[in-house]
Amino acid sequence: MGTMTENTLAETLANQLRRDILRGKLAPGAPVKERDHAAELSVSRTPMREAIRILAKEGLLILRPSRSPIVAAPSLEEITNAIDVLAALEALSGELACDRATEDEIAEIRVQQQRMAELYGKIDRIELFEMDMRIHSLIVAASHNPALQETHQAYLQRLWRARYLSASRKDSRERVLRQHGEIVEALEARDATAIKAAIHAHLEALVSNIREHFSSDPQFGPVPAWAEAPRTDNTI
Amino acid sequence: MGTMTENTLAETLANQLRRDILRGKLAPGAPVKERDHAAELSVSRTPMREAIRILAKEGLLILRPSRSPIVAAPSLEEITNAIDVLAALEALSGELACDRATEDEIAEIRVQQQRMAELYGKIDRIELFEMDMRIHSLIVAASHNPALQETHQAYLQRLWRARYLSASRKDSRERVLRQHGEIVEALEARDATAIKAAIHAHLEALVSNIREHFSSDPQFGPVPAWAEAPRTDNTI
DNA sequence: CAACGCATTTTGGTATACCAAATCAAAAAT
DNA sequence: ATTTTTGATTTGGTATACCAAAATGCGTTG
Repeated sequence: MGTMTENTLAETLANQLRRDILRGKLAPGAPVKERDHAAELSVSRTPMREAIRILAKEGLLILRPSRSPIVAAPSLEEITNAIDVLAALEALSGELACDRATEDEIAEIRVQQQRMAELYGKIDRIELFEMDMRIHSLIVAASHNPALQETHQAYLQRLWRARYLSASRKDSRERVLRQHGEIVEALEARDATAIKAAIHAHLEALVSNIREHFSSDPQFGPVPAWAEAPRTDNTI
Repeated sequence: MGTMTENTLAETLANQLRRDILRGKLAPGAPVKERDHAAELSVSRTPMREAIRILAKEGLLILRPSRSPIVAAPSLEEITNAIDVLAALEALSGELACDRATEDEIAEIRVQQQRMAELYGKIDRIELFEMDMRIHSLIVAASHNPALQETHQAYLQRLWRARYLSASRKDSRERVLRQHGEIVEALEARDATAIKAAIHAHLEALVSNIREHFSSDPQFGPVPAWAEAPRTDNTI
């Protein structure tokens, strides 16, 4: 991970497809025909096929036998299920981080959290959203458990769209800030119980936020064009 | 072969490769050259390549740029890390199962656990081991969270080899039985706190068991030939 | 007009051929 | 004898061609 040296064409295609999906350029439910997409980008079917498989494993595409893969259109229930898992992963991360994180790592997390608090209101929601994700990822990284980090990253991807839409609610942003503060404080105190509680609270708020969205717009329309490409250090 | 018709050649190859890896026919660290393996099985490189990617995503193979993929040889630390995640996933499963499992599901789990207790000593360790896995999977299934189930299954795969070797310790088997009993009792009482504790205890015992193995044989030699092919309803 | 059936087409699955980067080894230069 | 260079070979990455199953649409038939 880390730098973005895209080695193989398939990875490049996967990243590009992922962006298109997450940004809503490819609407949920839309078919992704490997032939057409490959032709459109002037590549052969082979790497495109591989890219599709990658995204399928990530849960962004649904593969069905002898039929075009389609962009996943997770129901509220599926999103909630995924968040439940995400919460468990982050809670474990927090717990582990409490006794494995270095002082430097904790300091860096605090810095990021403070930067987010300062810039709140001065930057657009997309940047704010990315800072949010970055803080979560940093906490997971502080767990010093690569497997956990990898799985967490996968769930973050899968939930990117839902989280993004939630982040655009103005009223939710203040709450996010406060809850991040609680999490970081617990980490600084290396209080495993407190950090687990804080993380669960944070993500349960996310669930209820998304639930509201669903009641108004059950399908989650495409992301407006002004939303620029996300960048998480990683794949996206 | 299995209960379900294997749809694509790539899946078949992936399953076969997985068996060979888990049974130790392909030793940890061994290279898996897509050309040779494809030729050996009289298939083309394309599906073999795809199979390799599948197993890589599962963590059983390690892909390195411009070099043969090799069979993963997880260190004790990596195994421990994976078990930490597994424990979190199962703890969540237990918690969810406590208020979502149907009475039938709980009854079925109890049946399996009792069957395992009865047959203990009468069947070989491989069958016993499979029953162990089945019970764990049933609990996860009772969480009614497909994403959780999928991720859990992936970790179970990744840890199959380590768990298998641990299961062959005679002294550990009685403990497993008792701990399973505790887990099922907690589930029957729908006591989330108790089931989480029981699951964590169970898996921490697994860690210490594996740790002992490692101190005597750091590389985990191949599985003896008499070990027949595992069968989990699923992929293996 | 509806239902069935056959042919066309679309789509994914598989095989094969070609290419470029990396490796290894042998030979040449110092 | 050691190092360097270079060419042969191995290996993964990509493109393309072919195949079979499934969907689709149209025409026939009741």
